[in-house]
Order: sequence, then C-alpha cells, then structure tokens
Amino acid sequence: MLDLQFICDNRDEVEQNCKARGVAVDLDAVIRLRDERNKLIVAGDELRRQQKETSSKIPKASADERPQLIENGKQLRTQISETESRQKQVEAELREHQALIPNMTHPDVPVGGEDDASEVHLSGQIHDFGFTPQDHVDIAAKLDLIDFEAGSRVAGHGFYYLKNDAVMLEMALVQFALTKLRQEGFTLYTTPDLARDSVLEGIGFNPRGDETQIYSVADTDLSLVATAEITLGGAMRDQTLDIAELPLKCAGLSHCFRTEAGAHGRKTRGIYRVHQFTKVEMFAFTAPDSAQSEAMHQEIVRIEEEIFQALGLPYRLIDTATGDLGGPAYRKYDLEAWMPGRGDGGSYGEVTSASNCTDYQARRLNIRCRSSEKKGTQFVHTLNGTAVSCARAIIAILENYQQEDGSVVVPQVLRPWVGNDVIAVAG
RNA sequence: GGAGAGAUGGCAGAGUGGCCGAAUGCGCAUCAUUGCUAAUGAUGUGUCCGGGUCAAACUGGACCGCGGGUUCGAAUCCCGCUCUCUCCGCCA
Repeated sequence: MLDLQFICDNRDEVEQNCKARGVAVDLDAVIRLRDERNKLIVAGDELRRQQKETSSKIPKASADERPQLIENGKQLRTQISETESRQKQVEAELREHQALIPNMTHPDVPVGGEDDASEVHLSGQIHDFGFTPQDHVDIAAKLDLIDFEAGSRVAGHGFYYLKNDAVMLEMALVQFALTKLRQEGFTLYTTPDLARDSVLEGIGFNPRGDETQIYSVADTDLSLVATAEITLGGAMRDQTLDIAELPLKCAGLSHCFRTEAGAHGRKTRGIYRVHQFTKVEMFAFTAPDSAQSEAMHQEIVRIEEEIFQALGLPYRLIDTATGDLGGPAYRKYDLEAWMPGRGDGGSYGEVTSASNCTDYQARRLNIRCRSSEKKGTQFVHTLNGTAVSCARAIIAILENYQQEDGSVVVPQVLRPWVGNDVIAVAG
C-alpha cells in the first residue's frame, strides 16, 4: 500500500506508474474519498470535543441546568455515531481503492511486459550434451524419481510424490541452502504452512476470490501459504523494531501451496508448475532508506547467484519489467536457470525471484521502526528472495546433469547429503 | 476437550462510572552535583489520525487485548471474540 499523502501529493507520478505497470486505478476517487474522510474526521473531532465539554459540566451543574445538558449530550451522541459510521464507510471504500495501487517503481526498471525484462548477465556454460537431452519427466521416469500417478490419485492433477533419490535431492537442496544462509548471517526458521487471511493480504496476496492463487481453509480465516514470505513477513506484524537492530535477515523453510488457477495448458509438464512444493526463502527487514534496502536487494541476489553457481547450473539474471512486478515490488530480479529439456531445445525457466518491496508491505502489516535520533516511527522496508525452490531446482539439476545412459550426476555440493555421486537406474 | 485466572504505557504494577492518557516503581534521556565510575537530585519521557506551519511552535481527537452495547460521561458496568497462563484429560 502506498502512503495516502504521497498518492495525493504525487498524483501524476502515481498515475503514470500505474499505467507503466498495467494497472487501472481510480485516483480521482482516492483523492475525493480522502478529502471526504478528512472532513468527517474534523467534524467528528469537534463533536467529541463538545461532548467532553458538556459531560464534564454535568457533575458541577445545578439541578436546573442538568436536564438541558443531558439533553445536549444525547444529541451529540447521536451526531457522533452518525459521523463515525459515515467515516467507517468512507474509509472502507478508500482502502479498497488504495489497496489496488501498486508500489512505485525503481527508475531503472524496464517498461513493458514479460518479454521486456532486461538481462543483467549470463552465468555458466550451457552444456553441449552430444546427444538429445531429455526433459525431467522422462529422466525421472527412468530413474523412478517422481510418481505423478499417485499424486493424481491422492490429491489430483498438479500433485506428485518425490521418490528415492529425488527425496534425498530435495533434502540436500534444503540443507545446502540453509547452511549457506546461516553462514550469511540469516536467522533460520521453519514457519507455519497456514496463515491468517489478513497476513496474506498484508504481504499482497488475495486469499479469496475467483482468480485467487491461494487455497483457503473452509470456515476459518486461514489459508495455506504460497510462500514463506508470507509467514516471515507476517511474523513482525504490528511490531516496532529498533532501527539499530536492522537489517534483520530471516530464512524460512516451508511448503508452498498454489492453486495455479488458469495456468493449465502452458509449459506445465512435470513439476514445473505444481500445487505444492518446498522452498527456502529469504526475507529481510531494513531501515526505511533506499540505500539500505537496495544494498540488501543486491545481497539477496548475490546469494541466489552463489547458490546456483555452486550447484553448477547455468542461468541468466533478469531485471523484471514494470508489467511483471506484481503489486508490492519496487524492483524484482529473477534468476532463470537453463533447462535443457524445456520447450524445443531447452529454455530458461524461473528458479528464483528477489523483490525489494520498500515500505509497501510494511505499511499494510504495520511494521515500523524507531530510531533514537528521529521522533516517531517509520515503516521499515521489506525484501524477499528465493534461496531454493525445490521442484524447479530439481528440474534444472536433472536436466543439466543428465548423461547419455539416463543417469544423473549429483552436483558436487549436494553429495554429502544425497549420499552418492550419481543417480542411476536401479540394478 | 474440561475447569479456573488474566490481558493497563519500554517493563513491573495501581486504578471498579466524571477530578484518568492514566498513580507509583524500574528503565531511558537531558541537566546539576562529584577526581572517574557509582550514588543522589531536578526535569522530561508513547503511538496513531487530523488542523496548523516553508518547517517548527501550537492545537483538536483517538488509543487501558479486539469488537459491540448501556450512559450526558466507560480503563472501570454488560455482551461477544481473541490471546496468554495454571490445572486435568488426550496426543505425533
């Protein structure tokens, strides 16, 4: 959520930003509603002032004066409750409009849609196999690593069982990422896989509604989380942090659940787009200062790159264009790993995403910080980034490390946890 | 799941209808005193939403877990909810 004052003071800029991001908003309504709200606040404050004055006179008033004062007080009470309910109504309407306005955008972000992202750089060598590489579905079938049929029988399309060495691979990825993040000074967490709808909304998800990505639990205000970003960010809801302890770096392991509504039929073969996966996520709270949050953004991206370099996977880093940022992000970098079996002759597929959300989430979640120098409090900046999203990483590993005989070499850094060097056909 | 107790400022803790945004203590900040530290004394010490201002000053309102209600007036009375703690039961 953007600051109301900011929206009204920078109307044109906000409007232009919305246009660049492809979001239609009614800024006139926002401004109109704000003015109305302010008028109601002033009117309500004045009525309450009078009410206080009136009721404070009563104990001292004579028996003659008293009935009149009580009568005045009654009338004031009626007027106040009318003003208040009107104010509530206006504020609800205002919030609705305000919540639709996306974050402002870093000036260097390319304008446009998915294809307009700018490539920051490439890393690693795309392997020349000398044979036709298979996709992860075929590789996994041969090595008995994923059971899609059981997934369908038990939970439906989009669910899967990891099996045998794929299980070890997933655990190894988690261990590797957590170990790395602890070295980088992150506090490690496992987090709830469910969260209140209000927390989801604070982070920027729409838990209910037609096009929701979120599974919600009937008859409760809980939903399955789509990422640990939700629980890590939500953990500090309504908290006021000491600016001296910022930045705060957290890493969370969770399952992620996504309905993927409307996503069927695209490049969805295998475990690329699934309803449940395991992910290690980074989350940071920084001082509300662009220099600090942008430095943290670079740090998160650096860690993501180091993870994929260590895994020996070729990737490209892209600076996501305006139309593809989502609501909360001020800037977003994606890592796309090379997936030799994807599409015709391989393609890059998104494996991580790192966003600087500035104070957009903090304002909704009411996460503030206090410094000894400045009076009052300010909203912190929040950032999030994927360390390892297991399903996607497994695709990249299987496809990049496959050999002609159908076996898969285990990346060096994962071997201690996987327990062997090569995943081969049994027997 | 059953029974009971509780939720007040950074913390502890008083307050059962108006004099309470809230005693007192601790903490914190500033100043004074003092070779240093400690101790002592004085003063100050929240957040949010408005008005006002170039910015301040100044100023109105809200906030005693949350939401309703009663009342001229609610931290205080009534109802609902949430959370915490203790005991019992159950359980990976």
